[in-house]
Amino acid sequence: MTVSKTVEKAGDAKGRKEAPEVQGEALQLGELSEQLGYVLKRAQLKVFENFLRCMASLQLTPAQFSVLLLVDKNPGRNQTEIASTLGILRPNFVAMLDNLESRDLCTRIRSTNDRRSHILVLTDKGKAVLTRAKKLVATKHESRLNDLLGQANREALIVMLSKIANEF
Amino acid sequence: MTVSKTVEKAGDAKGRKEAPEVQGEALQLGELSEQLGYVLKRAQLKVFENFLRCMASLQLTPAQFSVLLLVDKNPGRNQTEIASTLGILRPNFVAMLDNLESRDLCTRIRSTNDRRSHILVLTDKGKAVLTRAKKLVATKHESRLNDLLGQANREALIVMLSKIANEF
DNA sequence: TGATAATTGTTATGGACCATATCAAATATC
DNA sequence: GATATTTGATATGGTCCATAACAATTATCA
Repeated sequence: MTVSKTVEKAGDAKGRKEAPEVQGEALQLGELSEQLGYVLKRAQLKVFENFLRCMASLQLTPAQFSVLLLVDKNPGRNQTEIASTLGILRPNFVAMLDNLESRDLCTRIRSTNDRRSHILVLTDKGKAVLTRAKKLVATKHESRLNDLLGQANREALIVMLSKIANEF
Repeated sequence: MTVSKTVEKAGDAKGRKEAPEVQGEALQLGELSEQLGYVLKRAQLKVFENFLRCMASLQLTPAQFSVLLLVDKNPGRNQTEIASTLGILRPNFVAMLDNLESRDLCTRIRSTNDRRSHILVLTDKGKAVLTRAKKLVATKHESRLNDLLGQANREALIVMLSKIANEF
């Protein structure tokens, strides 16, 4: 395909700025492809997209998976503790838990120490689902990074991203 | 919907599951800290946050900056072309352009070849703002990655993220 | 040629996610 | 015991993202 710069008609000059017009060719990303934020965002979207595909059978979003992981690793914690370490605001965590509880994956238990708070615990079904989810993530999701980058690079990537997340 | 209001008293375990209750200590992230999606998302949020701080004087979001960069690098393209290469849906691109145009950074020019389309061009002010923005990004934003990771690692990171964005 | 299809920018709209203010109940503080 | 703080929850608004639909224009092709 050939670039055809169109000569604009001379008659329509209303003091309008004339722009060179291009067709068909692929756009030049230019410096965009080296902008950290740009490439980071696009990578994140791709990874989430793939995560959702891998988890289609369990119907778990990345955020829901992180809640199950964290509750399982930290039994006996309340909503604010779990939510805040995940960067989720308490009001927004309510609907999330309603969802998980309605699917019998997680339970709110009123604490006997502090009857304001709700202790979070995974149900048996929740634990089973989490186990299956971990396997899916390992075999279908994370393994794909190894294929793409190699083991060493994959680990280096995680380390660098963690550093950015914690120290930037 | 109201849940059983405070009917249970302390001490009566009526078939209620008792959860071990913990207080005060920091939560264990566990496998979460090695989940690609988790660390990727948190890093992205931090980077965007820092970007906005650096650009406060110019009032440019990452998305707006990317539009200016792309229009500058590809003069004579129309809205759909610019939007699609940025992953922005055309309907959502309209308000974005309205904003940039109202600030006199970008202009829509009706094409004489195809009178359906609007050719996008940066205004003089838009070019000036972009130049200043690039400088701010380089000196205040991207440089921080070098300080944190080192030049070589920074480049390796961008390469890996691009690979994920394009091939995952 | 003329009828039909496709494209462009746009509007309207709904969903998902995020942030703030506010509330009642329970607890902490003084 | 009066006041302040914490916890879960509701209401609400903003932003981003996705789809449907429309008028104007252009492409297709019978």
